[in-house]
Amino acid sequence: MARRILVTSALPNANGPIHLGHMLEHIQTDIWVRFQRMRGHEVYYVCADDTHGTATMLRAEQEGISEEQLVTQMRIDHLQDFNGFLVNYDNYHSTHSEENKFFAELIYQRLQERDLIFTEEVEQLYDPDKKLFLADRFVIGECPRCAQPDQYGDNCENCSATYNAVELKNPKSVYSGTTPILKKSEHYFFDLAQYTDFLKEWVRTEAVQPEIANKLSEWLEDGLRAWDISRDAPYFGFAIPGTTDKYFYVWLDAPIGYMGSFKHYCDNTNHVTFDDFWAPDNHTEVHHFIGKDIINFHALFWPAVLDGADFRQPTRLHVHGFITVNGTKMSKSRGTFILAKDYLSHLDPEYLRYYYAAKSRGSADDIDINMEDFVQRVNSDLVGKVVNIASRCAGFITKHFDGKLAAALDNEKLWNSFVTASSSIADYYEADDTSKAVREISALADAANQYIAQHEPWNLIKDPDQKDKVQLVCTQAINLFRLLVIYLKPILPAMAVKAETFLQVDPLNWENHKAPLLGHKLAKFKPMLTRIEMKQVDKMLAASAPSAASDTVLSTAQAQGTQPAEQGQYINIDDFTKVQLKVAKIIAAEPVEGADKLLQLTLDVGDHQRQVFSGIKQAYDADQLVGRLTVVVANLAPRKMRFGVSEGMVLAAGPGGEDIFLLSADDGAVAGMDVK
RNA sequence: GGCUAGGUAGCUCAGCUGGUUAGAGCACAGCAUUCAUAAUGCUGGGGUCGGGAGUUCAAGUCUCCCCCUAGCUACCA
Repeated sequence: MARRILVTSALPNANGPIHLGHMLEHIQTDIWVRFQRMRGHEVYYVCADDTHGTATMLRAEQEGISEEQLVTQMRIDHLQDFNGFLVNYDNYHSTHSEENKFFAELIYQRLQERDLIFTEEVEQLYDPDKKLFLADRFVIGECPRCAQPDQYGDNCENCSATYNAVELKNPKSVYSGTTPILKKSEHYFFDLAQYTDFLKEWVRTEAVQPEIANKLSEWLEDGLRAWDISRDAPYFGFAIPGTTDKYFYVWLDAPIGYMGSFKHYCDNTNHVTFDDFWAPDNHTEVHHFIGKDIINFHALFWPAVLDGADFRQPTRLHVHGFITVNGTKMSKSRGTFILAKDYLSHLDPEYLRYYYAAKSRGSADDIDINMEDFVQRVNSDLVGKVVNIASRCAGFITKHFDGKLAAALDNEKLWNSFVTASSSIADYYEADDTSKAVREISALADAANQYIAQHEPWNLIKDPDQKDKVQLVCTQAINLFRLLVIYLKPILPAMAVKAETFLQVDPLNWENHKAPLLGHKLAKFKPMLTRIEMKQVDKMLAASAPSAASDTVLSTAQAQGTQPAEQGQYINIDDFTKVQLKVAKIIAAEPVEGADKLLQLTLDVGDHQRQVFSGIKQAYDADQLVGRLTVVVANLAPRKMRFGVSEGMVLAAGPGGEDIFLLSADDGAVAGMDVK
């Protein structure tokens, strides 16, 4: 019976370009979707850009355009990159859309009706200089209980008291150093705690991989707290109904974007009903492909919000890990932060699709792109083994048999073993374990090549009596090739089209593996895939080095409520002069009790002394530092650390651990001199 | 540091509830072959399964400790 399936990939953020990390997820999703379609199921695949939040505002401001302009352009760029990798959405929408607004408001309203929303008027500290509310960690002051100075806004390190930031004495804004004023702000909360038992149960269903469930247990065991779903104006997003200056937090409306995109698709195509997929208690399926960095949003908040708003639960979360390149994190300086468009201008998208498929095991483990392995693997598996089967037999059929296959197979048993393999290969696809699928297909390709080698058609053809045998052998081999193409088609759709052209057949579906192609006329063979040369890879890496700008793992940054550092390629002199560097003399240094890496330094910066913590203990003994001159960032905002407040940062080079090298000033410099 | 995952041949990885001499592909070496996009076939070398201790008749597979890697978090300001 045909299943009815709605599939999503996580929504890429609208403030940065698509890179190979995004591509892993979207390629995995697309492969799964194509597989399900080949099997005859009814599948809808939707995605959208995630557009809201402060990151978008900052980026738009930086570019000197409106948020709407930014979001519109980014969506076009993103879609172009995804299409370049043959990712085939039914709809790619935007969270800044009418549909999304509708559902965000509807869900909010239903949550309200169920008493799952409450507001709390919080007196928050507000930086009148920067015109923004200060989260707890951006305020420091004296502990209201024990008067310990320089404590963060949530609790005291000295006496363990917990309190509200407004209770701090002598509070200071970490941003501007000005004294914050009290300002009332009403916040809207989703009462997640009511869902603790519900989620404990849900997390242990088949919807979530066990290792992910383990990770989620951390949150669940700690006890769930209410989720703050509002942000104060100014904010790029949807206003909360009934308010003028409150907006939905971006992570509230982001997953709703799945619904918004699907609704847009339903309205524009008129052959599928929204409620069939989102109303509770139906027999359709909803699958979300996501990265492990956003599991809390999809496995805790999202199911709870859906239930609270009377929508169905996701059927399954398909969680994947991150991409590393040559064993390390994608890095702009190493040129391994590879943008989708840079890959596409140098290499065939199907190489990457195949490589990702070969390494995806349906787990949340990270996947490494080892460039050498990538080249070898694609060349030997795809070109050397699979395509080669057709290539080495096609000539005989064309030359000696007018392009026509024999009317029967040469070896039914071998054929049957290929047919039988379809079931385990299908199981692997279903479970996202394309690695095993690829391995099994590869083994079949080996068997096909062995078969050809055994029969040596190039020798048989010399004997006129054996001519028929040649046709049988090549018919057999090309039929085996055809099955391999069927099995690989979800991964390599473009190659499959070329193979269909060669075979002169309609688009292949999974069902076609059951019957061989006999007495059929073939087209002339043309190469379907060419080998990768390392040169192309090197060029791509070279191109990646300078082009990488902005955007890293934005979803993570948002999850933490922080802003990612936006980095243009250059800064101007004004930017640089914002950083106040001074020569400092270390007049005291001592290890911090209980800290493995920290030294507490007392610095003479000319007109005064200050205390700085520095993570250089493994590289320097405290004693050898006293008396040294070094360089300190003098206007860095004070930072509350566990052992006290650090009033600046000393500069050092090196990867860390024992390899840290403190900067020093040549003789003649004195403490307090500006460095410029 | 805490939590969640990993550490198996040069590389990428399989090894289920413990059970014969630890496997595959790629790479490498030798041979064969020339139909094929320098593709293919056969044979071979190569691992004390991160380290140590323990449980067991038997451990890559279970327990404990330690080391290393990744992610999150934290004292990386």
